[in-house]
Amino acid sequence: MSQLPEQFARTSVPTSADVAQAAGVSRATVSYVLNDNTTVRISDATRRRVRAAAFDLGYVPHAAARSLRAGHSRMVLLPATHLPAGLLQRRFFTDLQSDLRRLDYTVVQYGSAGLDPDEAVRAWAELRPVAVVAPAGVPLTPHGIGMLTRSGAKAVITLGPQPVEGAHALVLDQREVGGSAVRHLLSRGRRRIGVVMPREPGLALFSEPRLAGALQAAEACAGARVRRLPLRYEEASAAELAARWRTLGLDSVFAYDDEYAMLLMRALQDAGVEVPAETAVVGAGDLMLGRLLRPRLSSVSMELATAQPPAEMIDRLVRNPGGAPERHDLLRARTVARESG
Amino acid sequence: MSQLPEQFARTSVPTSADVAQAAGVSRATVSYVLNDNTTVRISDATRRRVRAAAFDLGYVPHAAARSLRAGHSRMVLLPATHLPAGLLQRRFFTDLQSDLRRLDYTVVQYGSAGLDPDEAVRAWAELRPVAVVAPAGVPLTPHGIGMLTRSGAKAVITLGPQPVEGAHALVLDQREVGGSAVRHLLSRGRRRIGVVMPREPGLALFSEPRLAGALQAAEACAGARVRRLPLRYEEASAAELAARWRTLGLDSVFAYDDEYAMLLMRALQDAGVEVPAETAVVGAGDLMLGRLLRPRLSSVSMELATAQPPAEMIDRLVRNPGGAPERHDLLRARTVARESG
DNA sequence: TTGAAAGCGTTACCAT
DNA sequence: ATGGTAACGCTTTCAA
Repeated sequence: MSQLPEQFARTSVPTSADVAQAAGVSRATVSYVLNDNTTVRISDATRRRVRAAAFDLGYVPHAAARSLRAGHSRMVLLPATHLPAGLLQRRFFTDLQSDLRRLDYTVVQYGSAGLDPDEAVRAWAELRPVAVVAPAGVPLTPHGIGMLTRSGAKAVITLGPQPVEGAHALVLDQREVGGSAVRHLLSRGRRRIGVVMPREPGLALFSEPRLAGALQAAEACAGARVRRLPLRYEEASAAELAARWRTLGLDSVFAYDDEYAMLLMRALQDAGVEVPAETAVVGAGDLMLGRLLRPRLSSVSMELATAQPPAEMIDRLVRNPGGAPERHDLLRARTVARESG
Repeated sequence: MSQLPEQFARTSVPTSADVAQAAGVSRATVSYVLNDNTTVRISDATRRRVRAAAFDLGYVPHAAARSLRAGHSRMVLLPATHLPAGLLQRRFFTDLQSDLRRLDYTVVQYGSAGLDPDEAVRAWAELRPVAVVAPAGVPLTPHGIGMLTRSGAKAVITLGPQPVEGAHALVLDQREVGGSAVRHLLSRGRRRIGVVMPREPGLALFSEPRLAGALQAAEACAGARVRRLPLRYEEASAAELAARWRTLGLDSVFAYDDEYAMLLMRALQDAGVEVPAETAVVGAGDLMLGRLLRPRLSSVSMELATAQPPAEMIDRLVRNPGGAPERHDLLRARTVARESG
């Protein structure tokens, strides 16, 4: 049964018809056997013949043909950003991916770098995904959500600092990060607080909400002042800021994240500004690296708290579409006090 | 022309047949117009009618149906690893993605976390990609390559420390990294060289070749000795290693990468071992962070040198399949001397 | 227990 | 210049 009836079969990709011919049965029987269809009885001998033929030919079903026939796919699309994903987001995606696989979805990341918003959404829609999970930084508009929905997506979900009208939202509210840092600094008696704002494009998506949270937290305390400090991720930029530090009259700084904090803290120390005596420094992300500095870096630790695992939420929304947009806050922030402030 | 002829059309995903009906033409004409087919003449009035109908209905072509009909896709599949991708690899993928898009390929990342090698390859083959670019860490065997080829992949390319039999290879030869670091240390008169080996699973793929390169470089120098130093990415593990440092009799260490180098250097300093006087430390990756340490971290700087852009290579292999496996070395390593060694 | 046939959305060929 | 029709690979209903 492992002979090739036609030489031609070797040159082209084997189809279920080839398997049927090799096994001496009909295409329907092949489908029944390979999909373990239980509504129909097939003899064990036939089953074995079909499986052997499929194996011999190296037959692999054609996903596009299958989902075309089925009228729907089980593809969950994750449009990828050009933004450097943080550790937190990478872990989130890794977990989401394996959880969704367990629920029998196919997870596909689709890079949209260099497409304008309309082209991008159109490209996603062509793939007819059953659900779309769009991280911050992808250009998803209410119009785009409509296009995805009309092309069959049962659930469109945003993941990021703020929801988008018409889609479900897994909200990572960055305001909590700035808020936690500032409340921590206030509790330590600091009042004139700088907030580092990365000049790198794209990060504004995160830094602006962090600043907003910082401002909001400062309002709770009379006499507290918050000031923006634009900074490029370069030694020269940090040195320049440190050189005029004393003219700013600040007693503390929330440095956007641990990497900017390291950069700034080093520049401050080099400029003779004592940390934390003269200026307290707080980062965010709680990287291992911050613990290796002297003084050890205080940092806002973030984690994702999910009542229901995101994969299950997606599955639920897919099975039961059309409900009102859901919104879930995932980000929990907590400042870990170390030596720098 | 924006009226809906049937209410039914609103509830389901519009097809080219719906567009044809709305525009009062045949499906063929719709296809001609929307694909700008030049071999056939269509009146401008008809063209406008068709386009307007497509727009009104929100028609988006169905990629699966299209590639089923065409008999081939233009999908380039990038199986994703569970491994944390380095900066270098992320940049590589970002560039590859936009370059391939310019050549009109669709790039899809497919997460295979939690699948065994056979399942994974089968899942990839079901998608009928025209090319597969497999980074290190995905379980691609010669058998898997055969399965992909038989299911229509015109090019299978590995990206990583070593080639796989039967596939084209973009080789990132990590031996050069260890070699460059050790040659640097030797030139500074160091002879008893430790090499940090991360205990984290998965990193062995990179650390073992780096060690091999280090050993090879040391052979060129009589009296040079190289010793493995297993280390977990944790402060406790580094402290333990630092505590027994002097019993090891080493005068220098290549610390796998900048992060492990920072961890170890801090632990050494805390244990009273002077850097670089007593022990020289070299990292790899040339991260900004290393420049912020005191002493500033010496590091192996890596870059990808490509004679032909990888996207063009893939395009060439796809258009002209069946050639002998190609192999290209991409990684160039060069040690940047700073203060730590 | 098995086979024939229809149909998913597209495009290419051959008529009109 | 435009329209009918067949075919891509697969699943499923119905009939034998």
